[in-house]
Amino acid sequence: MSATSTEEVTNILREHIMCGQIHPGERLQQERLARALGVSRTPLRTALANLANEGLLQYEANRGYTVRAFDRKDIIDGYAARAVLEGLAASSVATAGIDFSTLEKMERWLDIGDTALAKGKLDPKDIDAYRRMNVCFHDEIIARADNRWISELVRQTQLIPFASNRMIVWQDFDIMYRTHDDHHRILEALKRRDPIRADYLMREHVNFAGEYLAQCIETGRIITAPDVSASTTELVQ
Amino acid sequence: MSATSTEEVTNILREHIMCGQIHPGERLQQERLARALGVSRTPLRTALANLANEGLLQYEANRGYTVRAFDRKDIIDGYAARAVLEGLAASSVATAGIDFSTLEKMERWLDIGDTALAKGKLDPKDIDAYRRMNVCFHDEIIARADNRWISELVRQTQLIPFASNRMIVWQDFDIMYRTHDDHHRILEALKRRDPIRADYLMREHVNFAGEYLAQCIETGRIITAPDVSASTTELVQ
DNA sequence: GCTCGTAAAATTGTATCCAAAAAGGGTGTC
DNA sequence: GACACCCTTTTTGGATACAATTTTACGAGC
Repeated sequence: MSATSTEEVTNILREHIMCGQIHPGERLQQERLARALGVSRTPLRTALANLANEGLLQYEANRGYTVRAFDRKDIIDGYAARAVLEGLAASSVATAGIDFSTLEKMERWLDIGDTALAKGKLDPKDIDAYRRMNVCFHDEIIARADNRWISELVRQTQLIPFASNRMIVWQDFDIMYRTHDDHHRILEALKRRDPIRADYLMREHVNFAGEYLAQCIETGRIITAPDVSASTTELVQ
Repeated sequence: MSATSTEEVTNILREHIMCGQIHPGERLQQERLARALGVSRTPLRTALANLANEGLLQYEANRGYTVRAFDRKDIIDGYAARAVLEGLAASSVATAGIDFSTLEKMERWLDIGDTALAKGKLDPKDIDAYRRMNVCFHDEIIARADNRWISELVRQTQLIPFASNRMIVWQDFDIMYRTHDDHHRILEALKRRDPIRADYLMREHVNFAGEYLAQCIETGRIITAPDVSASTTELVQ
């Protein structure tokens, strides 16, 4: 793929920030960063502007960009917003109904979690498969809701370093068990075309994840997915 | 205020697009636009990138920026997303409780609508005051919810040309009457600290506005606020 | 010793210039 | 006459140069 430098730089920087390789509060000096990335300041500045618009960076006129810091409240609040949006998505899908092939696909996804949990303990490679499955499950519902605002707004709430379901790994068997049971119930509600139940199940599901995550962060029990944090070069010395 | 050219250009262009002075689908040629605005292409390009991130423009690599077109579904969907977010805001405020001075302030705002509606017909200058009051009312609840995601995400859903409550003028007495009754009920729910009622009242209030607006657009009954569309110079010839 | 002011250095914002890609036009061929 | 190909023009992306603002450092004054 031959994208523009701006896009490349945007993606690289986003990943670095999401993985915490550039620390919150840190100032991003343009010339230094541009040199480190092997581009001029022009595409870098566009990339910085993009990331500031996404909420990952903070911008102050004539004072440059700094990495935004997220505290416990930000994470809880983000999940709260995401909860109502994904609840709306689930409720929309339940109302519209879900076609058979999609249903079958999602049931196969749930099987992944079932077999992993059937072992009675958490296998590392199962965990990663579960994480990817979880992302697919949520994304599928959001996509089926067919509301571009939901997709876009949920995407934004995921742009918190260490706080995305794309990165976080469930380490606690009981939590994963409970969470996966939610998945089953949500799909059941979609199947039965029960928008109210789909809504409150999804809301609770997401809110619970937020609470759990915030707790994990406070106790320092955070593990990120290996394939996300990998393949990144060092930018700051 | 001596902001940067980039910020000025961003604001000017946003206003032009929101007011429909630059038509959907229209391509924004950088050099021409830069000349029209009296700046070089550099700040203009940053401004375009910002607006694309906000969702007002569409960007394609090496092919430039075009004004995004919004159809009926986009508007309904945007209001649906905004509805659950503002519902969450209202519910949060109801849960946390609302202090006396804020309550008093909001009740004074509602008086504005009451006196306007007491006349039994819609006076043009009352309408504008009502529009501003309505914005304040919603913004206040969002601000009191103290969740930066809600503020930011709701702001984004407002970025649809001709579809923001900041621009739209209620022309129908009955609609305004019903809408303002919602305001009273919502404030009552906040006062009584009833988050569930606050939530569903606000959701219905916003969803209804979306439905009504979409209907108005289809029948061509759209009037924008005078102070928003004014004070803008022509950019395209 | 501290504060304030001023000047130098560093950093960001803007303008201009060059390169690359896309759009437009014309000619040739089938 | 229609389509394809190539060349020119236009437009966008990126690099560099310059201007404006902020930060920092130093010294005078209290």
